[in-house]
Amino acid sequence: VAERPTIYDVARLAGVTPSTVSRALARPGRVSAATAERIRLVATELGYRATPQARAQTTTRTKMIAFVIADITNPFAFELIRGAEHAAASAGYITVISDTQESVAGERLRIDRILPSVDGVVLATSRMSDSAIRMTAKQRPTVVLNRKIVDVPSVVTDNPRGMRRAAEHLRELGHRTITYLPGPEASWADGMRWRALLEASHELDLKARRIGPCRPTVDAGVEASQAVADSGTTAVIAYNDLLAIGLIRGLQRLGVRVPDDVSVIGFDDILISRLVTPELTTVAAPLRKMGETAVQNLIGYIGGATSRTEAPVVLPTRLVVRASTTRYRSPRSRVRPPLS
Amino acid sequence: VAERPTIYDVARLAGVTPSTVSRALARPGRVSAATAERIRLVATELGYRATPQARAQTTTRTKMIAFVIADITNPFAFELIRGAEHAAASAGYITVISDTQESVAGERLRIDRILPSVDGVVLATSRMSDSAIRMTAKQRPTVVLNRKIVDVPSVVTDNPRGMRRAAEHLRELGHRTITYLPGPEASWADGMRWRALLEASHELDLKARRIGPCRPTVDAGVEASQAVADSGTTAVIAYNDLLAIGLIRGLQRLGVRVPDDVSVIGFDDILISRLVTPELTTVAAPLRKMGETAVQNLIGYIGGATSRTEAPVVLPTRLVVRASTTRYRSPRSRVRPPLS
DNA sequence: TTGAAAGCGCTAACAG
DNA sequence: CTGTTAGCGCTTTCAA
Repeated sequence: VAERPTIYDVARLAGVTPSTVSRALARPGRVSAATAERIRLVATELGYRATPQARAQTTTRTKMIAFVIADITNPFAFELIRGAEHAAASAGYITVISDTQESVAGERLRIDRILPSVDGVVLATSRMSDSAIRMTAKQRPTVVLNRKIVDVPSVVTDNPRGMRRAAEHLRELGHRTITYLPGPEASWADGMRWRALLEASHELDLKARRIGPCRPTVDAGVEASQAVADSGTTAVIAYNDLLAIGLIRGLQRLGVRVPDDVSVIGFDDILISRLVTPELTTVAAPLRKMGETAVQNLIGYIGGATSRTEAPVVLPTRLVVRASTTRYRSPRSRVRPPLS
Repeated sequence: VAERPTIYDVARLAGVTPSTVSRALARPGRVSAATAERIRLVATELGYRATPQARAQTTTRTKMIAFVIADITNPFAFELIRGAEHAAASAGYITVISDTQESVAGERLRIDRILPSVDGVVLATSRMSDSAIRMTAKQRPTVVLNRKIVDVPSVVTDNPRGMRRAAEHLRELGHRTITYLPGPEASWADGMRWRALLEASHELDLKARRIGPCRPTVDAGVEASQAVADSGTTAVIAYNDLLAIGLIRGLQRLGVRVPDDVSVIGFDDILISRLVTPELTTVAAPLRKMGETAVQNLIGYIGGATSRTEAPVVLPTRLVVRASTTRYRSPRSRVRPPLS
């Protein structure tokens, strides 16, 4: 309702032209010290700050970056965001976050709307097609998180290694068959993980199977628990922690004990995983670092930097053994409540 | 790097002037059906979409709203965001989220940068001063969540009622002294809750005391647990669920059983509260609804609507009794591990 | 129904 | 060092 001061207001009060004001504020060196000082005074007096969006029209520099994520509800997003935010802040950028709610159309829409006012974009867990992403990448510097796309810089975690460690862990505990509880089919990481499990199983002489796909949520985990229980498996690796936690809850309700009857491993190591009972064994991703790295690289590209042909940055994972996995015991009869 | 099509491109290809294109896309009625159709065709063909930020220069209508939150890491934020997002979407708006990381300066900065490209702002859990918020409210329609400010529309929950219910619940269980574990001092809700507890205690003939303040995090809850254990209290109400959960963890580690030795109640009813052991008794806030209401009202104001003098919208809370509270038993000697 | 012109707030290129 | 000019992409008068 009230007007914010424009560069013209400042110019008038400082007795100079707008261009001088602009210079004084952006490149102080190119203006006489006295004038610059006077302008700065008037500016702070009026509370003037350049409108980044108007500025962007000519410079494409808003000092803002967009962080687009499919599901902000996933705690997985937290650390990512915090990392991004941190890296952005230390470079003088601010981050705007957009939640696409797992919708491709929504993602497109939001990106379109936001793009013009940011200098670059981090696409975390994008659900768009590779070509759509490349499209975006042509309009503004773009970094993709958790996914590999030709010609678009990306940051991923070492899924194969993580899955391998998880499988080894279960094998050491005596398990011989592993069930994978997959995430959404559109997820790049999901494909990677399943493939990695197949390979690891082969090399370690394990049997792998899958029950799914599932949405990457607690509820979906609960829903999947019946099928998992029925399958008589003794070890499951879930697409992510949320799913794993849901599964554990579901199993417990069915009278299946975790880890005594079934060992469960998740992916990500989100905060909650340390809070549930039993505490979750999980393949920890360096979430925060991922966010940071993505933004640092992005800002590099914005700063005119390097070629886009670079290989993806691969960040290491780490198996965190907690209480949801234990030694194999041959399946025993399990108490199950009557179906409701 | 590549250029997105401008209105000029569309105009040229459609054989009309930019102004006609603009009209055709915004107010189709004011353009001949044939021309409009042709323009629309070219536009979709080219994938043209008006740059909201450029448009905003003349209209102040970007169909975007900003959702500013102090700590996106708090699961409390989720449902709020989802609610907001939902209400925004159904009105054709998109939401950009900004995490201020509990910093006043950060909040100012972000708001300043983002304001010019949005039609309105929801300030959730703002840490800024009332006057600073009023300032913002003068520049763009603003709705405040979880806080009351004269002349600024707001949406709050019925803290007094919720606290009252919590106190009643504990009283019914036989507790006579209640310890409040406060949140950040800058939090408006915290003040409300403590005051409400004092009142309720008075009326219900309970003793109330407080140990704090604390950051509203799990870690802070863990840290507070020693003091709580030492105090010998049998019932505590925490500022929010995160704090409550941390407290429970901490107490458990100290050998204090929850709820057997100490009953704990939280605020908010975030997702995790159902996932921890014991499941948390909590004062549930209609988080989603809050987000929705805030945005609906905001959009109302954007649409030129009502006077700002309205009283805050107060949404009801609800006590959700789960497993972290139980009947009072006189304190017994508690096992404590030696100090490390 | 359509075009021409002016301007939103800001910056950059080009004189002085 | 500073002013002038032009223009970013879009919309909105004002005429035609």
